[in-house]
Amino acid sequence: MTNETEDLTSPECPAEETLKAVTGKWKPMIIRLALEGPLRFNTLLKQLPGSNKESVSNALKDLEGAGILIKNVIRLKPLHIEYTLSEKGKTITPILKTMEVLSAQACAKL
Amino acid sequence: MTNETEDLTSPECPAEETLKAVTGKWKPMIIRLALEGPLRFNTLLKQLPGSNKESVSNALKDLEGAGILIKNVIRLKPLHIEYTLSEKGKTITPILKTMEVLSAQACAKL
DNA sequence: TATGGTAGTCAATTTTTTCTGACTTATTGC
DNA sequence: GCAATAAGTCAGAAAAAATTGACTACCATA
Repeated sequence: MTNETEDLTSPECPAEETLKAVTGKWKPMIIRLALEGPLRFNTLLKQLPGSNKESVSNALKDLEGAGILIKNVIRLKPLHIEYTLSEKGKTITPILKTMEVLSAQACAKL
Repeated sequence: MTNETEDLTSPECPAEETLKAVTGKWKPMIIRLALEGPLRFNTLLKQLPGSNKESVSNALKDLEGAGILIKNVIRLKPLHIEYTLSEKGKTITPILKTMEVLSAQACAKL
Protein backbone atom coordinates (compact mmCIF):
# COMPACT_ATOMS: atom_id res chain seq x y z
CA MET A 1 0.00 0.00 0.00
CA THR A 2 1.56 3.26 -1.11
CA ASN A 3 1.24 6.43 0.83
CA GLU A 4 -1.21 8.70 -0.97
CA THR A 5 -0.95 11.69 1.34
CA GLU A 6 1.16 14.49 -0.06
CA ASP A 7 3.42 15.48 2.71
CA LEU A 8 4.51 18.97 1.75
CA THR A 9 5.64 19.94 5.21
CA SER A 10 7.81 16.88 5.76
CA PRO A 11 11.48 17.56 6.46
CA GLU A 12 14.27 15.65 4.79
CA CYS A 13 13.59 13.21 7.58
CA PRO A 14 16.89 11.53 8.54
CA ALA A 15 17.60 11.94 12.25
CA GLU A 16 16.32 15.50 12.14
CA GLU A 17 13.01 14.93 13.81
CA THR A 18 14.50 13.21 16.82
CA LEU A 19 17.45 15.52 16.99
CA LYS A 20 15.13 18.50 17.09
CA ALA A 21 13.24 16.91 19.94
CA VAL A 22 16.42 16.52 21.95
CA THR A 23 18.33 19.69 21.16
CA GLY A 24 18.14 22.92 23.02
CA LYS A 25 19.94 24.12 26.07
CA TRP A 26 17.76 22.36 28.63
CA LYS A 27 16.01 19.46 26.91
CA PRO A 28 18.62 16.74 27.47
CA MET A 29 18.80 17.49 31.18
CA ILE A 30 15.01 17.56 31.41
CA ILE A 31 14.79 14.13 29.83
CA ARG A 32 17.46 12.86 32.18
CA LEU A 33 15.55 14.18 35.18
CA ALA A 34 12.29 12.77 33.81
CA LEU A 35 13.94 9.36 33.84
CA GLU A 36 14.11 9.59 37.61
CA GLY A 37 10.47 10.43 38.09
CA PRO A 38 7.70 12.89 37.31
CA LEU A 39 8.66 16.52 36.95
CA ARG A 40 7.07 19.64 38.33
CA PHE A 41 7.65 23.11 36.99
CA ASN A 42 9.05 25.05 39.90
CA THR A 43 11.04 22.10 41.20
CA LEU A 44 12.52 21.65 37.75
CA LEU A 45 13.59 25.29 37.64
CA LYS A 46 15.57 24.75 40.83
CA GLN A 47 17.07 21.53 39.46
CA LEU A 48 18.36 23.41 36.42
CA PRO A 49 20.59 26.12 37.81
CA GLY A 50 20.96 29.02 35.39
CA SER A 51 17.73 28.22 33.64
CA ASN A 52 14.69 30.46 33.44
CA LYS A 53 10.93 30.07 33.35
CA GLU A 54 10.46 30.90 29.70
CA SER A 55 13.10 28.52 28.41
CA VAL A 56 12.01 25.64 30.61
CA SER A 57 8.40 26.28 29.72
CA ASN A 58 9.23 26.20 26.01
CA ALA A 59 11.35 23.08 26.39
CA LEU A 60 8.49 21.32 28.18
CA LYS A 61 6.07 22.37 25.45
CA ASP A 62 8.41 21.09 22.74
CA LEU A 63 8.97 17.80 24.52
CA GLU A 64 5.25 17.42 25.05
CA GLY A 65 4.60 18.30 21.40
CA ALA A 66 7.16 15.72 20.32
CA GLY A 67 5.35 13.13 22.42
CA ILE A 68 8.30 12.61 24.72
CA LEU A 69 6.70 13.99 27.85
CA ILE A 70 3.11 13.69 28.95
CA LYS A 71 1.52 16.51 30.90
CA ASN A 72 -0.97 15.58 33.54
CA VAL A 73 -2.90 17.90 35.77
CA ILE A 74 -3.10 16.52 39.26
CA ARG A 75 -6.23 17.81 40.99
CA LEU A 76 -5.11 17.65 44.57
CA LYS A 77 -4.84 19.96 47.55
CA PRO A 78 -2.32 22.38 46.05
CA LEU A 79 -3.24 21.40 42.44
CA HIS A 80 -0.16 20.73 40.44
CA ILE A 81 1.05 19.58 37.08
CA GLU A 82 3.28 16.62 36.43
CA TYR A 83 5.34 15.80 33.39
CA THR A 84 6.16 12.14 32.89
CA LEU A 85 8.19 10.33 30.25
CA SER A 86 6.04 8.70 27.58
CA GLU A 87 6.85 5.34 25.99
CA LYS A 88 8.44 7.24 23.14
CA GLY A 89 10.45 9.22 25.66
CA LYS A 90 11.75 5.97 27.05
CA THR A 91 12.89 4.87 23.60
CA ILE A 92 14.97 8.01 23.36
CA THR A 93 16.78 7.54 26.63
CA PRO A 94 19.15 4.80 25.43
CA ILE A 95 20.39 7.35 22.89
CA LEU A 96 21.16 9.81 25.65
CA LYS A 97 22.76 7.03 27.70
CA THR A 98 25.05 6.14 24.82
CA MET A 99 25.87 9.80 24.41
CA GLU A 100 26.74 9.97 28.08
CA VAL A 101 29.25 7.19 27.69
CA LEU A 102 30.84 8.92 24.72
CA SER A 103 30.79 12.21 26.58
CA ALA A 104 32.41 10.63 29.60
CA GLN A 105 35.19 9.37 27.35
CA ALA A 106 35.60 12.84 25.91
CA CYS A 107 35.63 14.42 29.36
CA ALA A 108 38.15 11.92 30.64
CA LYS A 109 40.55 13.20 28.05
CA LEU A 110 40.30 16.86 29.15
CA MET B 1 44.36 6.26 41.46
CA THR B 2 42.41 9.49 41.92
CA ASN B 3 42.39 12.18 39.32
CA GLU B 4 44.64 14.98 40.56
CA THR B 5 44.08 17.39 37.69
CA GLU B 6 41.73 20.18 38.55
CA ASP B 7 39.33 20.37 35.72
CA LEU B 8 37.94 23.86 35.96
CA THR B 9 36.70 23.94 32.42
CA SER B 10 34.80 20.67 32.57
CA PRO B 11 31.10 20.86 31.81
CA GLU B 12 28.47 19.04 33.83
CA CYS B 13 29.30 16.20 31.50
CA PRO B 14 26.16 14.07 30.95
CA ALA B 15 25.42 13.67 27.26
CA GLU B 16 26.41 17.29 26.68
CA GLU B 17 29.78 16.67 25.12
CA THR B 18 28.46 14.30 22.49
CA LEU B 19 25.33 16.29 21.90
CA LYS B 20 27.41 19.38 21.24
CA ALA B 21 29.46 17.42 18.73
CA VAL B 22 26.31 16.41 16.87
CA THR B 23 24.19 19.53 17.04
CA GLY B 24 24.20 22.39 14.64
CA LYS B 25 22.36 22.87 11.40
CA TRP B 26 24.72 20.80 9.23
CA LYS B 27 26.63 18.41 11.47
CA PRO B 28 24.22 15.45 11.43
CA MET B 29 24.04 15.48 7.65
CA ILE B 30 27.81 15.77 7.41
CA ILE B 31 28.24 12.72 9.63
CA ARG B 32 25.69 10.83 7.57
CA LEU B 33 27.54 11.68 4.37
CA ALA B 34 30.88 10.79 5.95
CA LEU B 35 29.45 7.33 6.59
CA GLU B 36 29.32 6.81 2.85
CA GLY B 37 32.90 7.79 2.21
CA PRO B 38 35.49 10.55 2.51
CA LEU B 39 34.27 14.09 2.17
CA ARG B 40 35.66 17.00 0.23
CA PHE B 41 34.82 20.60 0.84
CA ASN B 42 33.29 21.81 -2.39
CA THR B 43 31.52 18.54 -3.04
CA LEU B 44 30.07 18.70 0.44
CA LEU B 45 28.75 22.19 -0.17
CA LYS B 46 26.83 20.91 -3.17
CA GLN B 47 25.54 17.92 -1.21
CA LEU B 48 24.13 20.27 1.39
CA PRO B 49 21.73 22.52 -0.49
CA GLY B 50 21.16 25.80 1.31
CA SER B 51 24.42 25.58 3.17
CA ASN B 52 27.30 28.03 2.96
CA LYS B 53 31.08 27.87 3.11
CA GLU B 54 31.49 29.42 6.50
CA SER B 55 28.97 27.20 8.26
CA VAL B 56 30.24 24.02 6.66
CA SER B 57 33.80 25.05 7.40
CA ASN B 58 32.95 25.63 11.05
CA ALA B 59 31.05 22.36 11.28
CA LEU B 60 34.03 20.49 9.85
CA LYS B 61 36.33 22.20 12.32
CA ASP B 62 34.06 21.31 15.23
CA LEU B 63 33.73 17.71 14.09
CA GLU B 64 37.48 17.49 13.64
CA GLY B 65 38.05 19.08 17.05
CA ALA B 66 35.64 16.59 18.63
CA GLY B 67 37.65 13.79 17.07
CA ILE B 68 34.76 12.64 14.90
CA LEU B 69 36.30 13.51 11.57
CA ILE B 70 39.92 13.26 10.52
CA LYS B 71 41.31 15.76 8.07
CA ASN B 72 43.91 14.56 5.64
CA VAL B 73 45.66 16.58 3.02
CA ILE B 74 46.03 14.62 -0.18
CA ARG B 75 49.02 15.92 -2.13
CA LEU B 76 47.96 15.10 -5.65
CA LYS B 77 47.57 16.91 -8.93
CA PRO B 78 44.85 19.33 -7.86
CA LEU B 79 45.81 18.99 -4.15
CA HIS B 80 42.79 18.30 -2.08
CA ILE B 81 41.63 17.64 1.43
CA GLU B 82 39.62 14.70 2.63
CA TYR B 83 37.60 14.32 5.78
CA THR B 84 37.03 10.77 6.96
CA LEU B 85 35.09 9.36 9.89
CA SER B 86 37.31 8.42 12.84
CA GLU B 87 36.73 5.37 15.01
CA LYS B 88 35.00 7.66 17.47
CA GLY B 89 32.88 8.97 14.63
CA LYS B 90 31.82 5.45 13.87
CA THR B 91 30.71 4.94 17.47
CA ILE B 92 28.42 7.93 17.10
CA THR B 93 26.69 6.72 13.99
CA PRO B 94 24.53 4.07 15.67
CA ILE B 95 23.10 6.94 17.68
CA LEU B 96 22.14 8.76 14.52
CA LYS B 97 20.79 5.55 13.04
CA THR B 98 18.56 5.05 16.06
CA MET B 99 17.46 8.63 15.77
CA GLU B 100 16.59 8.04 12.13
CA VAL B 101 14.32 5.20 13.08
CA LEU B 102 12.59 7.32 15.67
CA SER B 103 12.36 10.21 13.23
CA ALA B 104 10.91 7.96 10.58
CA GLN B 105 8.23 6.92 13.03
CA ALA B 106 7.52 10.56 13.79
CA CYS B 107 7.40 11.43 10.09
CA ALA B 108 5.13 8.52 9.34
CA LYS B 109 2.56 10.09 11.63
CA LEU B 110 2.48 13.43 9.83
C1' DT C 1 50.82 36.82 -16.76
C1' DA C 2 46.02 35.61 -16.58
C1' DT C 3 42.48 31.90 -15.59
C1' DG C 4 40.61 28.30 -13.10
C1' DG C 5 40.08 24.91 -9.44
C1' DT C 6 40.24 23.78 -4.44
C1' DA C 7 39.90 25.14 0.18
C1' DG C 8 39.18 28.06 2.80
C1' DT C 9 38.94 33.14 6.04
C1' DC C 10 36.90 37.53 7.52
C1' DA C 11 33.66 41.30 8.73
C1' DA C 12 29.12 42.62 8.67
C1' DT C 13 24.38 41.33 8.87
C1' DT C 14 20.37 38.48 9.71
C1' DT C 15 18.08 34.92 12.10
C1' DT C 16 17.36 32.07 15.95
C1' DT C 17 17.67 31.04 20.68
C1' DT C 18 17.91 32.28 25.28
C1' DC C 19 17.27 35.45 29.19
C1' DT C 20 15.02 39.04 32.08
C1' DG C 21 11.50 41.09 34.57
C1' DA C 22 6.84 42.24 34.81
C1' DC C 23 2.40 40.45 34.50
C1' DT C 24 -1.58 36.61 34.57
C1' DT C 25 -4.63 32.86 36.10
C1' DA C 26 -6.21 29.42 39.27
C1' DT C 27 -6.72 27.67 43.77
C1' DT C 28 -6.08 27.56 48.81
C1' DG C 29 -5.64 29.56 53.57
C1' DC C 30 -6.45 33.41 56.63
C1' DG D 1 -11.50 40.19 50.38
C1' DC D 2 -6.17 39.55 50.64
C1' DA D 3 -1.90 37.15 50.42
C1' DA D 4 0.56 33.09 48.95
C1' DT D 5 1.82 29.21 45.97
C1' DA D 6 1.96 26.92 41.49
C1' DA D 7 2.37 27.31 36.74
C1' DG D 8 2.84 29.75 33.58
C1' DT D 9 2.70 34.08 29.44
C1' DC D 10 4.51 38.21 27.18
C1' DA D 11 7.49 41.85 25.25
C1' DG D 12 11.89 43.42 24.89
C1' DA D 13 16.97 42.75 25.37
C1' DA D 14 21.00 40.09 24.90
C1' DA D 15 23.63 36.33 23.24
C1' DA D 16 24.62 32.68 20.02
C1' DA D 17 24.38 30.60 15.48
C1' DA D 18 23.89 30.98 10.55
C1' DT D 19 24.28 33.57 6.17
C1' DT D 20 26.33 36.72 2.76
C1' DG D 21 29.69 38.54 -0.16
C1' DA D 22 34.26 39.86 -0.67
C1' DC D 23 38.70 38.39 -0.16
C1' DT D 24 43.04 35.09 0.42
C1' DA D 25 46.40 31.33 -0.69
C1' DC D 26 48.02 27.51 -3.22
C1' DC D 27 48.96 25.16 -7.34
C1' DA D 28 48.52 24.19 -12.33
C1' DT D 29 47.73 25.16 -17.13
C1' DA D 30 47.37 28.26 -21.31
